[in-house]
Amino acid sequence: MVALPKVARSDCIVLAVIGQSRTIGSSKSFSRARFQLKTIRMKTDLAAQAEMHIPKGYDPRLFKVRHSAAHVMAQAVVERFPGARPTIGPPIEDRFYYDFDLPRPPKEEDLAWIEQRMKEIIKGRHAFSVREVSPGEARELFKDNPYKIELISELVNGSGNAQPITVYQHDTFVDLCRGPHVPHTGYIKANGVKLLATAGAYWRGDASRQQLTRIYGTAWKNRTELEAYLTRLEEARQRDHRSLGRRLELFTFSDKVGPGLPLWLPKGAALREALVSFLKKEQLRRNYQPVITPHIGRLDLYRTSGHYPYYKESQFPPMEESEGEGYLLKPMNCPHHIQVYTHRRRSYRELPIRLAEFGQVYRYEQTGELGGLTRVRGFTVDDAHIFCRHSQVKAEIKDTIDLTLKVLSSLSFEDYSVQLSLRDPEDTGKYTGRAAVWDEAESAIREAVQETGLRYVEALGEAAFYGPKVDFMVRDALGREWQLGTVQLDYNLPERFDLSYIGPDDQRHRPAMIHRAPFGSLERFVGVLIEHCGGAFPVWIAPEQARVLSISERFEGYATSVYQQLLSHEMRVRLDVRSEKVGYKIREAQSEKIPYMLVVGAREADSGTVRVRARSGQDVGAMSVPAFVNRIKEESAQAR
RNA sequence: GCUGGCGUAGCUCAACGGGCAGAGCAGCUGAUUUGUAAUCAGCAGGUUGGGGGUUCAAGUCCCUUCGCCAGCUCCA
Repeated sequence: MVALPKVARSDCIVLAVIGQSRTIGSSKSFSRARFQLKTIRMKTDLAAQAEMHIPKGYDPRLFKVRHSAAHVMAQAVVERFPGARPTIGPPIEDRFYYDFDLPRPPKEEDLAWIEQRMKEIIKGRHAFSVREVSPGEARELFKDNPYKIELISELVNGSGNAQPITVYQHDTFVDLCRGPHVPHTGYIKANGVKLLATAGAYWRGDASRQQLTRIYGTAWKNRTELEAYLTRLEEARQRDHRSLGRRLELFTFSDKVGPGLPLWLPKGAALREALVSFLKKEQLRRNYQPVITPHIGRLDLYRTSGHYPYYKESQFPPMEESEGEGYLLKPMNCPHHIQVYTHRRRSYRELPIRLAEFGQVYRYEQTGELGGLTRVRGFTVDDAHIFCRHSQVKAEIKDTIDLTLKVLSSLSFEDYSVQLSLRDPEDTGKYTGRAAVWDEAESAIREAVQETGLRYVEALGEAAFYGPKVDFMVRDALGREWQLGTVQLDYNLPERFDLSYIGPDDQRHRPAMIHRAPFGSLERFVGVLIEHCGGAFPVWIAPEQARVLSISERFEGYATSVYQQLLSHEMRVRLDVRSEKVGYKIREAQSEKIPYMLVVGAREADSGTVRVRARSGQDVGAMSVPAFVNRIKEESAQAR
């Protein structure tokens, strides 16, 4: 396992900032500040920590170059905006940024000017010099910049021992900074630098504080590498599930229905169905019991569970019948499943009880959060709740992790990370239940994960309000990391709902509860899956598995009979007997990423075969229809 | 929710500084009867996201609203 070392600031550097939107650790002190990106810190001995999740293509030299480029950008920004106050500006994966308090938002021409000015500064080959300064001198240097003053104060008072304060200077620009930097600005290459975007960012990642202007840029060894990077970005955009989803007619959104409420088109629905039936079979084998529950429930139910008070702001407003009484669109399935559990007395003999449902839930996500299928307001959780004895917890968790891994491997997700999400030790108010119960839950789930042998990181402050969890994270086309599968251990909801079972001692006992969802949200999973395979789905989930293409209208009869045979084998297949050339039909099928094209003409009609062309362009040859059906069945079985 | 940007035909995108809204693909009709990534011709397609304003004149400028995008914050 990889723990995040808690090290003193003096012997650590910001190594890597990966993805965005999630934070490891919860402390708001400078050494573990909640910058906007996930920050992993480590000792300067890189080799010793080689197992750390280091972004692909990480290059310590470029890291320094980007850090220095951020300083150069800051100089240019200050020249352009005399009132500007620089705050922090670290390198991140592939890029760098710097946050400023600016007198006005920058326009495009400002950015062009800044970029141009950066190139001049770079060509000036100004040396980076470092020196240690006293707190008093530091305060004097940055007396006009309250942000730097705040940082200095924390360096002085931070975590007991005073830290040395260093400032770096190149040309006219002096910055509070721990380094390291390149020897002089010439090490940054003028033709490898480009400004990318601006964005708002809160000071110290705190929404209650000043909002700053962030400028993103990137820096590479030369123009070729810069252009390669920009090409990569462009290719990623091509793979974006939002454009593929539209082009392949998988899903759509309608203003008339509402933002974040996806409409699944027939092909997208077929894809989902394939995923769902796959998981249903797996769950049957593992003795899960499907249940079906309604989309709404009384407000009181969610008061008891805690979801209503905890997440009031991010729920659709309740349907109130009278003051405080009424119904809520369910934001979670667990309270309903708990009612299934409690519909009668439970004996220890029937535990574990595993209740599964593909339950649709609704959450009023903030407008700025919505995007494609990865963050929506109405979605389907492949939810199950396992009610078991405490002694069964570990085995159950291991089984749910096993199932989650099965799901990921069946869809060839190999590049995922595992996160054990624990309480925030400094903000216990966010959680329900007693500390002792949490301690037990956290150590139980940690032991279970450790026994699976998975590599994982622990993330403080990422637990659910009712318990710790194991999250499986996968990156999207743009490198953003998303939580898909999740396994959550919960000792608190059984408490809140006063759940019990009768033990062998004829006494009432409290069961433990495990919430788990291997896909997580079907919507998000499909979104990430589309990007993962670029829309070229494996045949067992492909919305259209094969298309029958006739050479000319003369073979419409034969083509139709082939098509009907395939239909009778429950294949997802379509027929194209238009009066077009085969080349045209193939091109169309190819761009729709259909796994197999079955060409039929005179030869095939005579011999009762189909000519099989794979999506790869490969000519698979002629075969009978039953042979083709077998081939697909075998390929599908093998894939999962 | 916040900061910034963007909304033109089903899709991708044009329309100099305010001066008659256009193209390709898709669609429809017809011709063609095709052997592994685009056959030809014709037709149709729009209240330039909605509302308001400035102007002789608004896709273009201003206000407002809805939506989308990037980032921040949040994420049961």
